[in-house]
Formats: sequence, structure tokens, C-alpha cells
Amino acid sequence: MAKHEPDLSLLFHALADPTRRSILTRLAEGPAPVTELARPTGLRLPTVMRHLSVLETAGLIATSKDGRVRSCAIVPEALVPVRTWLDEQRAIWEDRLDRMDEYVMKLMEERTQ
Amino acid sequence: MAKHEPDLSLLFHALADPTRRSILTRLAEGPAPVTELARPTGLRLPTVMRHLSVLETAGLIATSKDGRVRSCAIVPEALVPVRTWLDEQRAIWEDRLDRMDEYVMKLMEERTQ
DNA sequence: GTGTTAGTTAGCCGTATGGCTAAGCATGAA
DNA sequence: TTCATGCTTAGCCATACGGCTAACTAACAC
Repeated sequence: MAKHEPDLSLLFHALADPTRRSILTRLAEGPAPVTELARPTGLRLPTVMRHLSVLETAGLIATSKDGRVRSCAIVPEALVPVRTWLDEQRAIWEDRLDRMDEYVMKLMEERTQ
Repeated sequence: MAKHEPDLSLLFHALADPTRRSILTRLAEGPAPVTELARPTGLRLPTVMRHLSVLETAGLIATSKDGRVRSCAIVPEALVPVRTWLDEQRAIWEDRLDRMDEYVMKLMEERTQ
């Protein structure tokens, strides 16, 4: 389709993996270095690094290096476009419901005449 | 990680494709047969069918066949787990902010004594 | 400096994804 | 019955994904 929302695809794709979601949940509680994020996953460091880079590319986390330790932190506002899309989607749906409701009302009115 | 939320992964993955999102947006306005959904995408029918089956597996749409026409309709409540996850995520984050705030307040209090 | 710790890079491997064509099946119209 | 329509299935192809090992670099600790 080549839509003009590459970020949404990046975001949803980043969120589609349980490991990445668990990392985000962990980071919601506060920043953490790579190794600490890796430990509970049971995955090797390079694998986790890849997940982190997916998250960072999507803008969901930000990282900074202090000495040899890279600290990762969540970027909560990155989820805004996701919420916005959900809201828009719901708005269209509800709008349609309203119009359908109106239509049914009109039908019933006509019938009772 | 083998988390116990296969649906969330399915949902996010289904939403990660612009074609599938555009199909959902179209369906939010009302049900439509497969061919009509395919037209604006510029994709071949089998390709669109695959997208539809991804959406259906994720529970985002429901389909029913009448004669040789398969009608697709949106399942709005399918997005609830997504919203819930976002809310939980935000809750953890805000909780942390509150605790941090509290901590800073305490520090300032101690300093002014 | 030697060694350990924390990341990082490169590259392999099997599977999944997203596109396609070609061919098949079922229904409705003529 | 024949034909067009609307979907469906099978299967090919290139690329992307998610895991891994091995080897390398950059601190910090002795």
C-alpha cells in the first residue's frame, strides 16, 4: 500500500514480540543496562541487542553509554501514535454505528406512521 | 520468552502491516466482500486473502460466505487487549513517576530543614 | 599489564512473511 | 449447459526475523 505511516508499522512490529514487550514492561519501572535486561529473557546478549535496536529504531526506547555500560530507558510518548490510531479507528466505527442507529430510528418512525 | 499472551503478539503483528491497517480502516466503515477490499490495495487476490486470514486469525475481523461472496466485517472489541496492554504499560510508568516525585519531595524537605 | 566485564560486530541457520502466478472450484446468469 | 465471476489452493521466490556462536573492542579492577 505504501502508506505514509512508516512509524506505525515500525511501532506495531516492535510490539509484536513478547520478548520486546517484556523488555518494555521492565523498562517502564526504570532504566536498566543491557545485561540486566538480558538476564530474565534467557536469551544471548547479541539476540537481546537486536531486540533493543528494534525498540530503539521504533523510538520506543532511548539508550546512552556511560563507560562500558549502555543504559536503556523507555520513551513513553512513543506509544502516542499507537493510541491515536486506535482512537481514530474507534471513531470511524462509532460514527458508523451512530449513522446506522439514526437510520434504524428513521425506519421505525416511518413504520409507526 | 514464551509469555502467556499469544493473542497480543498476533494482534500487534496483524496491525504491523499498512495494507492490513488500511483494510481495517475500510471495514470500520462497514462490511465488504473480498474483491472490494482488494481493489484499493492494488494487490492480487491471493495476497489480499492472506492478509485477511492474518486479520481473521488475530480475531480482528470475522467473515461469512453468502453464495460465492465472502463478506468481511470488523470485530471492534478485538482491539481491547491492545488498549489494555497500553494502559497497563502506562500505569507502571506513571506509578514510577509518582514514586520518583515522592522521593524528590522528601529530598527537598530534608534539605530545607 | 593482565584479566574480567560489558558491549559489539559479523555471519550462519531455519522459519516466517509478503508478494506473485497458475490452476481449481463453486455459484449465479444467460 | 455454458460461461463469467468470486473466491480458493498450491506452490514459487526473495527478503526479513529471531535465534545462535565466535571473535573483537573498550572500560575498569588488580
